[in-house]
Amino acid sequence: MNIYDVSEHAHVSIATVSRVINGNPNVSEKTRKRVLAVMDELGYTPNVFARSLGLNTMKTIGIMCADSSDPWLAEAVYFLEKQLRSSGYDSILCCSGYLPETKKKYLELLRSKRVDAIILAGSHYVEAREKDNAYLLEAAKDIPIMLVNGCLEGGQIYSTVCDDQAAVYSAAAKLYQSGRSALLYLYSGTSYSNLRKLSGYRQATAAASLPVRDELMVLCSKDPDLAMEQLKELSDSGIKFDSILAAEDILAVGAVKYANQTGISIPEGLSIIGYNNSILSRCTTPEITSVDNKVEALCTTTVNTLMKVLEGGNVPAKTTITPELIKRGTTNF
Amino acid sequence: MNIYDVSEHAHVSIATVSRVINGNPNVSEKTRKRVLAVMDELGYTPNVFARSLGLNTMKTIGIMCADSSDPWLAEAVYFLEKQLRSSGYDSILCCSGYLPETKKKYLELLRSKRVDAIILAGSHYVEAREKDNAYLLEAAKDIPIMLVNGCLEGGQIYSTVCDDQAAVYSAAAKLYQSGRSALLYLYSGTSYSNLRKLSGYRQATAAASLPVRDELMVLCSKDPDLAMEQLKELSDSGIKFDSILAAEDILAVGAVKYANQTGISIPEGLSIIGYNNSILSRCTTPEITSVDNKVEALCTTTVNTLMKVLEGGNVPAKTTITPELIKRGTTNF
DNA sequence: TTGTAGGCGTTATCAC
DNA sequence: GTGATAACGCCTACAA
Repeated sequence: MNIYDVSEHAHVSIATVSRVINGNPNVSEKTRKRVLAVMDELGYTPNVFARSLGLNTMKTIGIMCADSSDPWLAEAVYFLEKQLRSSGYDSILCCSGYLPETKKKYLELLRSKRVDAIILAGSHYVEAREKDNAYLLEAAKDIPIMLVNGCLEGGQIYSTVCDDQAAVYSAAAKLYQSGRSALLYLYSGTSYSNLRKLSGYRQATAAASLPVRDELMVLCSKDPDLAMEQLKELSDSGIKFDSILAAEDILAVGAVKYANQTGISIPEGLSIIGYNNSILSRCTTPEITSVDNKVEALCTTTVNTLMKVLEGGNVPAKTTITPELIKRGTTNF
Repeated sequence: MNIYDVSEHAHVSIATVSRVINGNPNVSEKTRKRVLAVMDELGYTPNVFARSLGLNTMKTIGIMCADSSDPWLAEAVYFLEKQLRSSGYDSILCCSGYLPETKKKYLELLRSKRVDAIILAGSHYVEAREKDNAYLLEAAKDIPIMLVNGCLEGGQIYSTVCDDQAAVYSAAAKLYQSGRSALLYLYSGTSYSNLRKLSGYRQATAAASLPVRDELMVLCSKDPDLAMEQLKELSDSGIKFDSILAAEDILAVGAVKYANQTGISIPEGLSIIGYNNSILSRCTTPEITSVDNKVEALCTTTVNTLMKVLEGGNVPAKTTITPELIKRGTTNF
């Protein structure tokens, strides 16, 4: 069942069938109808492989993320796929894990599939050391590379980021303004995004004329129970804190559990702010005040930018989205 | 940069280059090395489009799910993609939503991309009315259709399911054995899987010589707060219950919130069991006893079965995985 | 408005 | 072991 079968049955040439398929206006209404009828009758579908070969594109975008089961990344993948599909593109998903070697390997793999562009979702793709990002710059020579919540400069690289630093700064400032003075900062990694957040915490602390103390910046487990235990140990070791700002909701969940288990009242005895405004922030009692970093807006913007790039339009290399603090029961402002 | 360039530089025919690419043994070691060297030097990568055209396959599987941001489905997509990739297949993701028309539309769309098979993740693809599944049977005439946690009989349809009915039965039975007599069942939909679960609840209740009461089977919102409000209303309206079995963890979270807000002790005043053993079950205080329905095993099995099918092997049309009850703080057994 | 023919880059079937 | 050559199914000048 191919274009020749259709052309025979409709008594036209394959060129005419092709024109009908592609909506070329140079076909008489009568012919078009006949061809369409035959295609319908025969249940004909154009062969995408042949089409791809001729056009040298499959209208497919590669979506890479470290782990699509991570709640934030799962949402990102969802919105990206949705937006891409509504723009007429398919999505090839590729979970690369967190290791630099596998990231690189999978990027090459996607490239070898001749996708039209690659979207890197999440802040795990920009490494601190410049040379570790060289492979991205190299790939961007051939196809557009889109970063979702990561930032890198280079040829065809386009970044859409949420201003994490400003968000953390503002959240920390709010806690200080509400009378807190010992703000514990919990984080879980050292990606670009994490470093920016940490920097926001430092700046807000300094701006509040408070000392930036190393023991108040804690690398914390992403398991709520382990996080809780860690906080107990911290407290037992004599470190005092009256508020917690977490780089991810899951860490804030650990903080709520810590307070609940040790009988500390929230928010009076301990104020807590999470990050991502995920479903996790609404599963605890009380619910967690959290920074919404606008996954949907990030993803929609990324795809829209990409579409402009693919159309040959001129677009900015970096777009910044403003996050928003969602107030719930773990803060008293 | 194509096979002709390589053949020229290596002073061989394109046939030989092709043989080298495909690991055909009928090439002398000397020639193979020379060709490989040239390919490396030229940075040659075979064109997948041309290859697909010739072989009539792209080694790509379509993964459909209703909503890849749903935690359970997100995990499923993750494990499926991982396992497929390790088997040498790409994954085209397609989020179909929950509406029958769009599910059908997207399945057709995937088919038109000539994927080698389609995996339907989640229990939302098998409708109660037989005629609503006709399109799946139709599609299964052309390519293998794999159901993850759904069950349907027909040509090339292969189902891998977790025995939800038995799991719910066993969980309910445990609650009754521990002395509970008014078990409220919360569910959130009427998919195949949901109906099976409900049936498990009914059976366990009957087996415990208790009346199966309609007012104790409640269709519940997936928002934890709305669920909590619903439970309050239920209680206010005079309905008594001493335990809750939820068809999804998120509903159980609502139950925990309800107890916490109304001062009911857990598990003494109210025992709660969730379903899915998701991260949500570990975010509340106390943590939620939950049924683990083995997403990873489900997905790995599905892909392994698919690989056998694609190799032409003989495989069972249905595989059942046994779930497991993970005991935590919301039950006292 | 329609048809013809060449090209896209492989794989596979023959010969040699 | 190697090479020529015909598919694979479509798109697109160019011709008519």
